Amino acid sequence: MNKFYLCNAIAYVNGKPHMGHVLEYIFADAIRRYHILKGEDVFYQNGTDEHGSKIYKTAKDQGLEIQEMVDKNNQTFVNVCKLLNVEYDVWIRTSSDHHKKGAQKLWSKLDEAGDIYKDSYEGLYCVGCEAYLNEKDLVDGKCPNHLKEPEKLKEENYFFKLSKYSDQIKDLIESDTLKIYPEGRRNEMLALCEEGLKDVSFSRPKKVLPWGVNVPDDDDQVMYVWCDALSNYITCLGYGSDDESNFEKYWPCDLQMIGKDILRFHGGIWIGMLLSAGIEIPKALGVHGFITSEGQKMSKSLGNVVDPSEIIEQYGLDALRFYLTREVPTGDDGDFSKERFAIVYSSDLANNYGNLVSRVLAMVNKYDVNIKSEFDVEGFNGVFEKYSEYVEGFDLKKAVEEVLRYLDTLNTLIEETKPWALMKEGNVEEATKVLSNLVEGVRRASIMLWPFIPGTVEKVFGYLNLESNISFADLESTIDDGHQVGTAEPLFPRVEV
RNA sequence: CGCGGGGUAGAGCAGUGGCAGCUCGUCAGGCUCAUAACCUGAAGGUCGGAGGUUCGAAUCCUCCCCCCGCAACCA
Repeated sequence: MNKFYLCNAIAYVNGKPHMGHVLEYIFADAIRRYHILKGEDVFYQNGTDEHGSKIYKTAKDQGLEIQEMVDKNNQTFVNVCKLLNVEYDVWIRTSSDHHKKGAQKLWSKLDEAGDIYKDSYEGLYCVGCEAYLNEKDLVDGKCPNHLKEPEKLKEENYFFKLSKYSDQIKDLIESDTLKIYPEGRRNEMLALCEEGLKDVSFSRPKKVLPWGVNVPDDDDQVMYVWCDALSNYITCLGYGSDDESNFEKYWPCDLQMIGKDILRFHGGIWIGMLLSAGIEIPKALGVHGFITSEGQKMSKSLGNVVDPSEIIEQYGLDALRFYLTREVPTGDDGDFSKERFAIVYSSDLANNYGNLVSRVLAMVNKYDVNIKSEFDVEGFNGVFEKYSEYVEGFDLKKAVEEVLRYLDTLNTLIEETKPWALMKEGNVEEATKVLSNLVEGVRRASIMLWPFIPGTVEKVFGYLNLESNISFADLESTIDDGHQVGTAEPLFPRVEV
C-alpha cells in the first residue's frame, strides 16, 4: 500500500483562526480524502506554532501566563478543524516537550555538518517593543509605537549556512525532485535561488527571546523560528523521540501545503536544513494564495471579516467547503463574496447536483424501476482521469469543475432521453436502461465529490442504499442488478438571503 | 532601470500562433421527472494602448498606461 504524507503549515497561535486558515485546512482535507479514496495509507499532520517574541508579548499585554494563553488559543484551532470536518492524524504543538527534543536533534545535525556558525547581528532595537525593527517600519527614524529612536544593537547569534545549498536547491527544483505547484511559484523560487540564498540568522539571545526552544549546549541562546517551527513536519512523526517508526514510515512528505507568503522559507531554508541534516526532502510543495473578502483584504477595521461558523450555520459546512475549493483558484488568490456564495450554492449545489439527485431518484421510485447493472461509459470517458490529473497537479478547482461538467452531461441526458415520455409510451426497457445509467452516473460523480463535500455525499450514498465506505475502486464496477434505492430529501435546500 | 503576477462579453474567469471560449447574469423558446429546478437558442468582446514579426497574433518581439503582490530575520 502506498503511503501519502500530507502536511500543512502550522498556525501561529498569536490570534484566532481566520478564513486563511480555513482555506488551507479545507484544501488539505480535500487532498487527504482524495488519497484515502485511492486506497493509500494517508497521514495528515496539523498543529500550531507557539513560540516567538510576538506570543511572548501578547501574553504579557493580556496579563496571561504564556503557556496559558497558548493553550487557550491552540484550542480554538483544534475546534475549528472539528467544525470543518477536517480530520488530522497528528496535532503537533511546538511548545510540547517531544517537539523541542526533535528540534534540538535537528539543530545538532546541522551543527555536526558544520553549517552553524556564530556571528554578530546588528539591528535597530526598540526597548519599548523589546524587539528589532525594520528600517522601513520607522517613522522619521523613530519607532511608530513608542516614538523613540531605536538603539543600534549588536548581538551574537548563530547563523545557518543556507548559501551553501543555494545551487543544490535550484537543481532539485529544476529537476522536479522537489516539485512546486503552481508553476508561477516554482519560477519564483528558482529566481530566488538564482539570486543566491543567503545565510539566515538562526537563534536569539535568551534575553531578547525568552520563549522558545533552547539551543543545545548554549544556555544563552534560543532557537529562532526556522529550526523551531519548520522542524514540526518531522517531530510530529516522532523524529528525535524514542519512537521514530512513523518518521521512518511516512517521511519524506508527499505534499506540503503552504501559503504563498512562506514559500521562500519552505522552498529555501527548510530544504537547506534537510540537505544539511542528510534527511530526504519533501516531494512537493503546494502553494495556495490568500482569500479576500468582497474584493478587499479582510480586516477588522473594514468590518469585512467573514466568520466561517456563520456561513456554516446559514448554508451548511459542505457549502463552505465547496465554495472554497470550487471558487478559489487553488494556487492563487481568491475572493469570498456573499453574492458569489449564494450563486455558487444555488447554481452548482442546489440546481445542478442536488436537483439531479432528486429527479433521478424520484423517477426510479415513481416508475418502480428495476435497476440493471449496466453503464454506458460514454460521457464518463476521461472524466476521472482528468479529475485525478487536476488533483495531483494541485488544482482542486479544475478537478471540481470536471465533475460539474459531468453532472451537466447527466442533466442533459435526461432531457435527451425523456424517461417520463418513455414510460408513457410503455417503453419500460429503454426507460430502465436510461435510469440505471443515471443512477450509476450519480453514484460515480458522488464518489468524486466526496473529498470536497463528504457529508453530502455520504447522505447521497444513504439515499442510494449504498455503503458509505467509498473508494475509487468502486468506479470499476456498477451497481448490482435489482438494487433498490431509497428516496431523497433535497440536499441543498433554498436559502433565504 | 529592484523582482513577480495581472489587464479577454455586464460580472468572474479559461485560453501561449490558425474561424474568440466557459460559468453566472440578461432575453427568447422548450420540457414537466425534479429543489420555480432542467434543456435549447440568442444578444453581448476593435482580447489595456501603440508599433513590429508572420500567410495568420489574445497568444511571439519592442515601447507605453493601469491594478496587485513581494523586496528575506513579523511568521
